[in-house]
Amino acid sequence: MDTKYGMPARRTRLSHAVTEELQRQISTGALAPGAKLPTEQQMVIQFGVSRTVVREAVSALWANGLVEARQGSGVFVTGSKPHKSPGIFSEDMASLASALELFEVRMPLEIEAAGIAAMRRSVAQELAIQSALDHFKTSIINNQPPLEADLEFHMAIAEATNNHFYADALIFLARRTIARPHTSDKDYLAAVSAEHSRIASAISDQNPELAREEMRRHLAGSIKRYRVATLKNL
Amino acid sequence: MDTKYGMPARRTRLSHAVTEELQRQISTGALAPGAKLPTEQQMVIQFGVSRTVVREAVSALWANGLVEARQGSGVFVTGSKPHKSPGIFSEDMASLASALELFEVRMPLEIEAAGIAAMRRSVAQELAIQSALDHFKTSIINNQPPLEADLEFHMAIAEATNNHFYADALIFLARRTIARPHTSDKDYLAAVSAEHSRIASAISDQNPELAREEMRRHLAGSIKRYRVATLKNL
DNA sequence: AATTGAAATTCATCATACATATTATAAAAT
DNA sequence: ATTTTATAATATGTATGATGAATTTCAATT
Repeated sequence: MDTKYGMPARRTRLSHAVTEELQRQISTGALAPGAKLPTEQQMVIQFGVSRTVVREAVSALWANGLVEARQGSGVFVTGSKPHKSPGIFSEDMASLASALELFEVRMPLEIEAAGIAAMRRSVAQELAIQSALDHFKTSIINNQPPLEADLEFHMAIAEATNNHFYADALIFLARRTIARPHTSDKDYLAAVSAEHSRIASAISDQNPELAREEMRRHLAGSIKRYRVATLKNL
Repeated sequence: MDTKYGMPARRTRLSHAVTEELQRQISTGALAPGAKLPTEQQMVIQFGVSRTVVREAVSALWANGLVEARQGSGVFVTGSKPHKSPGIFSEDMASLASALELFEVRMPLEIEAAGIAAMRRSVAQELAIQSALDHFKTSIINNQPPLEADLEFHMAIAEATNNHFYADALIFLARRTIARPHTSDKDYLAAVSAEHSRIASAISDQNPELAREEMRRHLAGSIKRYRVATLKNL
């Protein structure tokens, strides 16, 4: 008989228990972003398990982008910026079709996020969005790939919803994106920058409807630009 | 000097490389859902690394819900159903506020998914939705918690979009949900079931606007019911 | 043909050792 | 005294062997 795939997995793994406990501490803020986890040895004692179990638990946290290990130094809780924690899912999406599918999912999410951000954003969050805007422009001037700045802008909006699930979902989706075809076309980048500015203005003005509309236009434009840029590279 | 949090992580970890290779094979379908991964020993030979590395890589895959290990049997690629693969993120959301935030994110996502499903669903997917509907009703009759059947329904719609990112995002968000307050209130469950039916009908009729509207109403109702049920339990 | 039960397989965990990167400390040089 | 350099201590990364627990395989028995 061939191997069947069914029946649930058995009892709890120790590593799962450790993973969940650490995840709990991170989500409750007991382990804030930037904080250093206990050393493996300390966790071995603290949880009463072997180092193998601790390391597998940390590996699970890493896969979800929650921590980042630095040899010789320690394991640290990552901030909200996903830039430096690729986790898994970095090499998906070989095809244009997948990229467009991703945009399709991002669209309703980010449109709604823009609307909510326009209603709830604090002054500090407004400034964070503005800062991301500036970074984007600086990247263009310095001829640097503006991908990080672009992500920073969208993340800043997600965080301005004051609902961390928006940012979480966006990070999750962003992880699945591989490097988009980079263009240094000034017109292209200027158009993106202008769209960003309009979104930011609508959020600053606390105009949810306009923020939604501008975000919708921006993402629709991104899709179109992405198609063109990708097809050019063939 | 105190411990600083900066500077990117160094060279590649072996476990990361193995994780990415396995992830690639899964995403390309070389390892299809239900398929059994090579045994640890085989992977040790295949990748030329230690068991430690292999196990940490598998742990990372598990954390993202991609695989499920069964002691004595093997490690299997999970299907699209997240039911039996909790991964990490199972004990979040202690508060009502978090639950409502989660609904807020699910709403735009699922409304759009319903609309797209109404446009793209295949006959098989239409039947899968209908099947989930039946499971929900059966659960009610048998006095079983209909949580799984509820998730099955929403997942069936996400899959009917023919855009796997919808299902992925939904699974990701569902992972963060802890057991909602279970009610065996027949009226409550009948109301949910009726709403499900109307959504399913709109999708069957290929009426995107109606599907969106019914999904919006359903989720809004769920939020209201969730509030009431939670407050009752205090 | 069905059941039982031992053996082989496979993941789960533990313990130990060594490698490598970082940080802390002390020595040395200026 | 301050800076530099070398050394030691610390922490993660990897490898290996051993044992436990759950599952599967398969032959023996009924």
